[in-house]
Amino acid sequence: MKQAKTVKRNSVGRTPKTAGAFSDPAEKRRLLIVKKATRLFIKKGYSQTTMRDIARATNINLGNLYNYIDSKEDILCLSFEDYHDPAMEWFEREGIMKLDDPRQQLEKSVRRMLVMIYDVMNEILMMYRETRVLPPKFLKIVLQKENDLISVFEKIIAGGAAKKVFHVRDPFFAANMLVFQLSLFPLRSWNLKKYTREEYLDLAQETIIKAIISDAG
Amino acid sequence: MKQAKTVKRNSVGRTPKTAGAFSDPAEKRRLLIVKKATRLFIKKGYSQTTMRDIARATNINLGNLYNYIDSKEDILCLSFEDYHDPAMEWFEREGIMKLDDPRQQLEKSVRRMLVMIYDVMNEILMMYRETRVLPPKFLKIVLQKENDLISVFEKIIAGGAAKKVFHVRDPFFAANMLVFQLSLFPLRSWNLKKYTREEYLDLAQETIIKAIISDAG
Amino acid sequence: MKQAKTVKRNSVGRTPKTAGAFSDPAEKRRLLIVKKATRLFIKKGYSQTTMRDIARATNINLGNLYNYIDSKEDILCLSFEDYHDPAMEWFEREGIMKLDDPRQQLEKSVRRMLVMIYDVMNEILMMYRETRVLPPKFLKIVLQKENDLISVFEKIIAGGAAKKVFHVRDPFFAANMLVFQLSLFPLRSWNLKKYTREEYLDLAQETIIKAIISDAG
Amino acid sequence: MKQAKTVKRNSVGRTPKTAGAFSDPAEKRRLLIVKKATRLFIKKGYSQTTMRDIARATNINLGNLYNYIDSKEDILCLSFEDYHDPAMEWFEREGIMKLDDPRQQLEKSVRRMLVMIYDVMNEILMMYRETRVLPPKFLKIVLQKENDLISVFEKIIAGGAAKKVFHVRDPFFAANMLVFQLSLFPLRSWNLKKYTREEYLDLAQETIIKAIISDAG
DNA sequence: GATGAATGAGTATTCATTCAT
DNA sequence: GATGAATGAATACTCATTCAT
Repeated sequence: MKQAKTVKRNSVGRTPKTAGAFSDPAEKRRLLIVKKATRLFIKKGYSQTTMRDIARATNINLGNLYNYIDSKEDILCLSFEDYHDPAMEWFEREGIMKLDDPRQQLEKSVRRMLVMIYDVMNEILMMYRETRVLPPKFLKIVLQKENDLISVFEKIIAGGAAKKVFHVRDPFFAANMLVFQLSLFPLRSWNLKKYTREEYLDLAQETIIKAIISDAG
Repeated sequence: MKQAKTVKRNSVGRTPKTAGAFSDPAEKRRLLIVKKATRLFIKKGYSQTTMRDIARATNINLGNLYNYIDSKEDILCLSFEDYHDPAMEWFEREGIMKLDDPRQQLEKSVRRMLVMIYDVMNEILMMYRETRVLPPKFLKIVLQKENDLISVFEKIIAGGAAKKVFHVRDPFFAANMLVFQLSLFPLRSWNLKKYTREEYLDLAQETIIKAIISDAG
Repeated sequence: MKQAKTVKRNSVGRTPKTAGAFSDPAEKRRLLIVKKATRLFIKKGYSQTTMRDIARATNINLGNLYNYIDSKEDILCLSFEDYHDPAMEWFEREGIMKLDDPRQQLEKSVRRMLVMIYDVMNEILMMYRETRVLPPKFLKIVLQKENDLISVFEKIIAGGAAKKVFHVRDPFFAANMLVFQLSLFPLRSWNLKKYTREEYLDLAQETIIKAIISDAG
Repeated sequence: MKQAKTVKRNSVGRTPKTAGAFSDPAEKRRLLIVKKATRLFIKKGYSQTTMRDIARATNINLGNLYNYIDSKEDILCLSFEDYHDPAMEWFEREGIMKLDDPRQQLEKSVRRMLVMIYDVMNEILMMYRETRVLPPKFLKIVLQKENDLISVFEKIIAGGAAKKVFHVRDPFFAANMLVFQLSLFPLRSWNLKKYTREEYLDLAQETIIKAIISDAG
C-alpha cells in the first residue's frame, strides 16, 4: 500500500516467468514463502496470520523475509496469482475452442474445471474470503482473470445455442452461473463430505450441464 | 477470574424476542450496535473493523459499548443470527410444504429465496467471508440453520421426483446445489451489475429450476 | 485522595460511635459495604476487586454506592479501622495494666491477643498486603495504632524486667518482636494447618512467653 | 489460537543457569528487566506498576520488552525466584548440618539468615504482599522453597532437642516460628528504624535463640 | 436515595515493519 | 543475504467515577 519501492515490487505487476525464473534462487525462496503463507491463510485466515507465523513456517528469519517480499499484503497478492492461468492455458493447450461438437466442448470443459477447482478447493475458499484485503489495483486484475474464464464459457454456450444444441436465454448469465457452480465444493464442502471425489464430480457435472442443454422451461 | 457476567450473554443463546423486547431500550441499543457494526464488517471486514470504529458509528462511548455487548466476537455472532429464521418462517407461514403441485412449490420457494437473499446480499457476502471467525459452538448453530434450508428443498425435490415431475439423480445433492445457486448474486454481484433486480431474479429462477425439472441428460 | 468533599468524608477522621451511630441507616449501609468489600479484598486483593464486584456483593447499585463512600480507597481505609481498637479496649476493660504479677499480666495479654488475631486472621493478612495502597495520612494513623499496642507490651515487659521476673535486654525491641509473633498464624497459616486452634494457641503462647521470661542466653 | 511460543518460557520452569547464561545478552537483558521491575513492584506494588513503567525504567521499548518476557506476571515470577536458593546453598556450602554442637549450629544459621534477609528486606516485603498474584502452579513452588528452609531448621532444632541442648515441645512449630521471626525486619522496619543494622541483628538473634534454648516454662 | 447509562483515561499485549550489525 | 532486536502505533477490553433522571 505504501509506495512503489525499489525494484522488488514486481510482485503485483510481475509474472516474469522467464526461462530462468525458477533457477533464480531468490524466486524460489519467494515461491516457498507464498506457498507456506497460503497454507496459513487457508488455515487461520489472512488477518489472523502473523508475519512471525510465516517466518516460522518458512524457516526464514523474520527480517530476512522482507528481502523477498514487500509486505504481508504482497504475499496475499502473490498467492492470488496463477490460479486462473492454468485454466486458461488448458483451454489453449487442448484446443477446446476448436471443437465442433458444443456438447462435447461443454462437457470436457466443465469436467476439467471441476477437477482443477476440486484439487485447489482450499485456495479457492481462501480467495473468496480474503478478496477484500486486496489492493484495488490488484483486485481488478483478479476479477479480470475471472472474467476471462466466464468469457470462454460464454462463447461455448453461445456457440451451442446458435447450433440449437443448448437452450439458454442469456449466454452471459448462464456462463456466470456455470462458473459460479464450479465452486460449489470449495464453498460447501462441509456439507458434501459424504460424496467421494468421483461421485461429486459426476453429480456436479451432470447438474451443471443439464441446465444448459435442456429445453424444458 | 472472569465472573459470571449478568444476563446480557443471551447473544449466542438467542435474543429473547419477547413481546416487549423492542420496547426494552437496552435491546434497542444492542440492535443499533449490531446493525451499524454489520455495515462496517461488510465494508471493511471483521478484522479490520475496530471497536473504536463501532463506537464512532453508533455514537456510543467505547467503554459504554461493553454495557450492551460482551465482545467484538459477540457482535459478529449477533449479526449472523436472524438471517435464516425469516426464510424458515416464510415456509411455515405460506404453508409451502402443503402444496400439491411440486412445480409450483419449487417455483414459489426459489423465487422467494432469491428475493430475500438479493435484499440482504451484503450480509450474505459478509457471512461467507467471516464465518471462520465464529466461535466453534456458534458456527455449528449457523451451519445447522443452513442445513435446515437445504433439507426443506431436499423434501420438495424428492417429492417432485416421486411424482415424476422432477428428474434428479440425487435430491440431497440437488438441494445443495440449488441453495448454493441462490447466493449467486451476493457472491458475484460485481459481474452482474448490468442486470436489473427483476432481470436477475427471472434469469436466476429459470436457470435454477430448469436443472431440476428437465429430464435431458 | 481527591479532596475533602462535603460532609461524608468523615470516613478517615471519623469514629463517631455516638449512641445513635448504629441506628443511622446510612451508617448501617456503609458498614455493610465495608464488610462485604473487606471479604472481597481478602479473597481477591484490593486491586483485583472492582467497584462492580462490591456493588454486586452488597446488592447496592453501583452509582448509589457513592452516596455512602467516597472512593474505593475510602472503603479500604474504613476496613482498616477498628481492628486495633477492640484490642486496646480489652486492655482497658480488663484492667490488665493494674495487675501486679507481670507473668500473669503477660500471659493473659498474649493469650487474648492471639485469640483475637486468630479470629480475624484473614483481615490481618489483608492489611499486611494492602497497606501500601493507603493514603499516607491514613497510613500514619494505622501505624500509630499498631504502635499503641506495642507500647502496652513494652510497658508490661519493662515492668516485669524491673521486677526481675522477665529477662530482656531491650523491652522496646522485645515488644516489637512479641507483637510481630502474634501474627504468625495469619501470615503462615498455609503451613500450620495441621494444628487445631487450641493447639496453635498453646504453642504460640508458650513460645512467645518463653523468650521474655527465660534468662538463658 | 495462541501458539507454542518459543523457548523463552523458561520462567516458571527455572532459569537455566548454564555456565554461559550470563554471557547470553538476552539473559542479561531479562535480568535487567526483572531487577528494575522488582524495584517498581517494591515501590508501587505489582498491580500499580504498569508495563509502561517498566519500559521506561529499563529503557527498553514497550513492545520490545515482550521479546524477553512473556507477561507481566512472568516478571513477578522471575522476581520471586532465587531468593531462597542462596539460603539453601549457604547451608550446603558451610556444611552446617554436619556440625556437632547444636547451639553453634543454630547460632550460625540464625545469624546468617538474619543478615541475608536484612539485605533483601524490600524484596521480602514485596513477596509477602504480592504472593496472591502468583499463578497457583508457581505459588506452589515458592511455598515449597519456604518449606525447605523450615525443614532445615526443624532438623537443627530436633537434633538439639535430642541432645537435651534445646528445649522445645514441637520442633516443627518452633521452626515455623523461628523462620517467621527472621522476617521481623522486612515487615516491621518502619518501627525499628532506631536500631543500627548490627544492633538489630544482635537483638533479633538473641531473642530468637533464647526461645529455643531456654527451659523455663 | 436509587438507577443504570455514560465517560475517558488506562491496561496488557500484539504486530507489521525497520535497522544496525 | 541473514539476524534478531527495536519500534511505535494499534487493539480489545476495563474500571473508577459521574450524571441525568
